[in-house]
Amino acid sequence: MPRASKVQTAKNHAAIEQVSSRLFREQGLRVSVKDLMSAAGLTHGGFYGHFDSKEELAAQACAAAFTESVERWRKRTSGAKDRRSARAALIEGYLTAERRAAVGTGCPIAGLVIDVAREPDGRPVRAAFREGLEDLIEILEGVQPTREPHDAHDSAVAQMATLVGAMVLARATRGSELSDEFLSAVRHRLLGRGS
Amino acid sequence: MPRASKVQTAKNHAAIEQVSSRLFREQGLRVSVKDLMSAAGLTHGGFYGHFDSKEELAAQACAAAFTESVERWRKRTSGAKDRRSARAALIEGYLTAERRAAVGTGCPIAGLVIDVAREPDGRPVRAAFREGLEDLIEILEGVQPTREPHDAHDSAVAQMATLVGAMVLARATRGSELSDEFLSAVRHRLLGRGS
DNA sequence: TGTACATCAGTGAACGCGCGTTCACTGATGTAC
DNA sequence: TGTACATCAGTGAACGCGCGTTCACTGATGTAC
Repeated sequence: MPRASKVQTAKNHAAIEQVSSRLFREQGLRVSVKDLMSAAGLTHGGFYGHFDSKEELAAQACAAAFTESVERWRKRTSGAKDRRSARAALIEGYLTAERRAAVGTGCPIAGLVIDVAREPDGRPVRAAFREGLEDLIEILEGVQPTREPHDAHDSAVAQMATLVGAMVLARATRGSELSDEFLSAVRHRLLGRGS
Repeated sequence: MPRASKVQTAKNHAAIEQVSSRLFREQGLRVSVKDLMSAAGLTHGGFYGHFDSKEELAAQACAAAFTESVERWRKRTSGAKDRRSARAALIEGYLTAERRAAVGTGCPIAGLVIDVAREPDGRPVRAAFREGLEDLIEILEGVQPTREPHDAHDSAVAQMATLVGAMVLARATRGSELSDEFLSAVRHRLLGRGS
């Protein structure tokens, strides 16, 4: 069925980006163009009508995943009555067995961090990742107990490392006792005291 | 030059395992058999004389990488005069720019955690990873300030998450200011207070 | 110690397969009248 | 509003290439005498 309508074409474009954002997180940046297009209900040949290259799509899908995450984080903090409970809401929302299982719709940092680390300098997906990461750190910074701003930034950076580390380790050890411990031990450490 | 001597064969076997341990950490488990064998100075066809499959090699190379790490961690703590300074030596030794750059000879957790997370259940590399990780956590547990044993274990698990998270994030953002912040902020958080 | 020969570590071509990307083609969409 | 036709989104075969694995072959190593 050749020549889709403009509306259908726009839907297809959005579908490619959406499934890519999911499949890249699940399987890494090496998912094949054929798999991405199949998941979007299309054949692989049409891909280059929508994107210049797989690399370009990777950057856009990564950015889209972060946009989702930023919205989810903002939603979680918006209902909280103060910074402390907003911070607790973020941490408790992040470190759950459900999020551990939801790789494709979960945190793009935990899904892609090593893939991005392995990408050569200058690849567009690296910039998209860093910008998204900075946005999430900024949200975390905004819910730190008030101290010096520099201190709040450092706390947010360290907490981000802890959250992401716990999630990737919980996933790598999935099925074992240790996996649950990464979630619970970190939750207790981060929430038990001030930092 | 066919039919290598027994001594040479043993050297070749060790070389394949050693370069694999490095290249898997650098490039992930998808490095090709040809690249591994080339790096060991051999041609790809001989691979199956040494290992049943690439998967089997992955498990053995992963285990070897953890053995290296365990030795390095033990060496770092052996010179310390008490638990507090042993713990500081581990953390300061881990969170450096040199270790961030040394992916192939660095921490196998930071190198492989997402690759392992993506492997299907039951793959031998998953067990090798979990066992190595447990060994490192045990070392970290042994240098916690004395409290209840359960508390020391939880602290070690949480610190492992923080260290690994900081390293993978520092690598993913390499070249930016944020990358250095992951190392320094986490170092300060972990060493500034008791936990 | 010297000779004859079986063993087998390593080679490189080949297997079927999948990769990212290109391109001639199709035919419904969108437009000009 | 109806007709004629140019446009172009999507298809699927094809490009050169690399993958994990197999296998017939080679010839130095190791062994039996």
